[in-house]
Amino acid sequence: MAGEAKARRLPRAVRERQMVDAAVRCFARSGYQAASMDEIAELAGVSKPLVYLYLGSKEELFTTVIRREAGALLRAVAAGVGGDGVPPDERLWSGLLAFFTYAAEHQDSWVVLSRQARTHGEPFAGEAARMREEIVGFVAGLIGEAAGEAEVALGGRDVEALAQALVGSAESLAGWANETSGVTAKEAAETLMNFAWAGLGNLMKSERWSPR
Amino acid sequence: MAGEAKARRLPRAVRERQMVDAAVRCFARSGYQAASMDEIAELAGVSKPLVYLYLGSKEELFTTVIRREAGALLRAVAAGVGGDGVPPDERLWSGLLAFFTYAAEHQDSWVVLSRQARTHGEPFAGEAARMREEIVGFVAGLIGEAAGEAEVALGGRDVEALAQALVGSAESLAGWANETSGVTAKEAAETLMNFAWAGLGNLMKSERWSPR
Amino acid sequence: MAGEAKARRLPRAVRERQMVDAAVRCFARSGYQAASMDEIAELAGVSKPLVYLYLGSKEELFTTVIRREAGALLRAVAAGVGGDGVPPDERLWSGLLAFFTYAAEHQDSWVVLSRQARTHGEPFAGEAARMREEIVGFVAGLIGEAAGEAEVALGGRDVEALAQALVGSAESLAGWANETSGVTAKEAAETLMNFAWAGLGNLMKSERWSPR
Amino acid sequence: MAGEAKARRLPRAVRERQMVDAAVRCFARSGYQAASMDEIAELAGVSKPLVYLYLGSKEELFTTVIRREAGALLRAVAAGVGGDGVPPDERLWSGLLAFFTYAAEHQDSWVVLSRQARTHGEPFAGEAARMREEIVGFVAGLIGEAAGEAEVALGGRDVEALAQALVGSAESLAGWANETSGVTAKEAAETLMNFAWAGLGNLMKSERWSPR
DNA sequence: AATGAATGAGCCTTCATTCAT
DNA sequence: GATGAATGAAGGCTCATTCAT
Repeated sequence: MAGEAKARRLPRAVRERQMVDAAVRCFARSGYQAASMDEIAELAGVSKPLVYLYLGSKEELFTTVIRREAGALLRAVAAGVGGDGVPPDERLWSGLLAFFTYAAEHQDSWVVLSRQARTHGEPFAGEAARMREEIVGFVAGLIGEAAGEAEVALGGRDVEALAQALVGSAESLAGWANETSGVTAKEAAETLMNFAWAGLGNLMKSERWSPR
Repeated sequence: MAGEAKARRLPRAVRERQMVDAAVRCFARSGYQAASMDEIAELAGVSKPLVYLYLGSKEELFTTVIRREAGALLRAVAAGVGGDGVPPDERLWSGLLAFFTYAAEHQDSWVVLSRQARTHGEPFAGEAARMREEIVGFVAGLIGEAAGEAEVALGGRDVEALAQALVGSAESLAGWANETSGVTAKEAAETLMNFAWAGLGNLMKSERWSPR
Repeated sequence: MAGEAKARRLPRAVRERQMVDAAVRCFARSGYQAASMDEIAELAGVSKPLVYLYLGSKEELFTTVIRREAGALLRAVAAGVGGDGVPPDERLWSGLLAFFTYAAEHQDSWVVLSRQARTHGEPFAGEAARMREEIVGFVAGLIGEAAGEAEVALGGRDVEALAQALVGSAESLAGWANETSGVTAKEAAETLMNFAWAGLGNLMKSERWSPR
Repeated sequence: MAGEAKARRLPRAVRERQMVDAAVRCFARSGYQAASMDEIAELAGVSKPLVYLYLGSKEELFTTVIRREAGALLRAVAAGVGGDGVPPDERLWSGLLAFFTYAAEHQDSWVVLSRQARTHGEPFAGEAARMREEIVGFVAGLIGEAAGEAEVALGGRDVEALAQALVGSAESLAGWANETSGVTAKEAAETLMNFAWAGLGNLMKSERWSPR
């Protein structure tokens, strides 16, 4: 009578996790539209109505996915950046390391956050933008801090623009590292520190490059 | 009597342009899947069968769009980068300026190339990747050239990684500039030159940042 | 209260039968191309997606129809032809009777097998050809057997040709009987036995017709 | 200025023939529905509107095709059957020979008449039925004549049924001969004469087969 | 807690057919 | 005599979503 391999009647929290895990994978592989609820339910090992019962709708499910993964990424980066009492370059370094590590160890999650969520309109793009802004905020904080220490005057928009540039290069390197065999998170972080911090270091000494 | 007298019976080349223009707009706004052929035909001011007659299928249409827009962007950037006889930092500067100008003046095109094409699987992602690699190649060439002049030894993978970082920051800044009112292409290019070239400048002096 | 209370939520097997039944009717009346899936679904009393869910595609559905009906016809004829120990003319007679009875009682099925399946290209024609070859094989077997008993030498190709002729006349008579009121299966079978067996009988006596 | 390979400005009759020829081929290969007007126009080497200008509509075109080919087949068979003063078996022989020869030499025509026209509903089936009835009429006439000579009483329905059987076996043998390499029209006609006339001969001698 | 059965709505695609030159 | 340009209409297929158990 018993003995069925498939575990049934699991507690709701466990089932939900399975479903959201499956959804992350499917959305990462196929994209929001191409991923079907059938596919997700099958990968989660449950029937489709159960997905609807627990997660609402496809849109709600994707939103749930984005929120959960964004939270995980933010927590990882925040832990890497650490708190006060540490010089900003050290904190940037460990933040980048945490970021590249997350992107490498949770590739589906990273694909969903960096591509799918930003490409499929509202409300997903907004959700992803909110997360990205938090990360840009971290970086902007560090840049502002460093500028303060170096007693260099940087406008808010300048800081914002530099943070956008740094975050963009991190995103690009993360994708490249994930697609290129043999590139570790540490190497990616080192490249970016060399590229960015050294450049920022010059900025701090008011050595600016200018056209002509 | 005159006015918008809905021009009919246009030559094929004109109609095709109208359709591809409409497709660029629709794919940029809605993405590949969400954009409907009805929508595109209506925006182009023709019936759906004509779109199929001239452009084949939705997939072929999207491919055509990507190729056309990628070609335009590449030509713009290549013209900006220019030829030999000019120092690499000058060439990077004018290349970036051309790039940010293109991204600002053809926002739909840029959205299609930077987001939609990369997010909707093969064969589109491959098409977009090919274009991006050309741009990365431009940048890598400039970095390699600069390293040569400064007599600094940089491994191929280092150059590639730095180019990926620089291109990523350009992409990020382009998106930010397009979403943020009052940021011009020139400002974006200046920010990036400060961020990147100054950093690269230090690298050329072998002043590397290292962990701990 | 009772009456045609549109039965809903039927088990899959029942629904599938209803659909295939409806498909037989539609394909017989309109042909493969002209029959629409909407039409079939409506006649089956279900929605179109259910047809696709259970039967796959129009092509698969038509193949399913052909296979099911061919199987039924073959079983009927095989039962009629019977086994050894009975003289070949008796077996031909009861086989023909079974055939004309089937064609009269399942006219849609017969139309699908004899016309639609053979007229709409591969893979349907092949499926129908396979069935027809089995029937031709039955007949060829009987003819060969009779030739053996009569100690007449008939080449394999002669037997095949005679079987083709006999099967063709049966097909023709079946169509004519179905279109002509008052012609029973028994009469059709008698006509054919008179036409064919008597002629074959002469052949057994080596009385061949020859020109001039 | 001149010199274009494609002959243009042909007289209407020639153009029409080209189109109907092309239509015969297309309808034979693809069937009525699957054959497209584009395909036919292209094979005829003209533009689509010209087909409509000359032949009306797809339905009219198919009807034209059936009528033209049916006429050709009937003329061939009628010429074969010949007139009075010749014994009925000789006339059947030469009629069958003419028929098998036509079917072998105009295979597309034969496919259209025997399959496509009969399978695609009204008004085509009626057109094809009319032609077939004429052929059945020829055969019925010969059978009736032979019965008269032999002073055997055959009911009208019996004659009709026998004619249907004979025509069906001819159709079947024609298809088989066309698909089987090495079977000539003469061989097919001989097989059928042996199969049919010998049997009918017995009938003439009032030797009937009966069950049990 | 969980699912088999079922559908409304929409999209891609094709084709016969016509218009204006 | 002949055609490039253009479309209304319809059909195959899929998918998110719900009902009844």
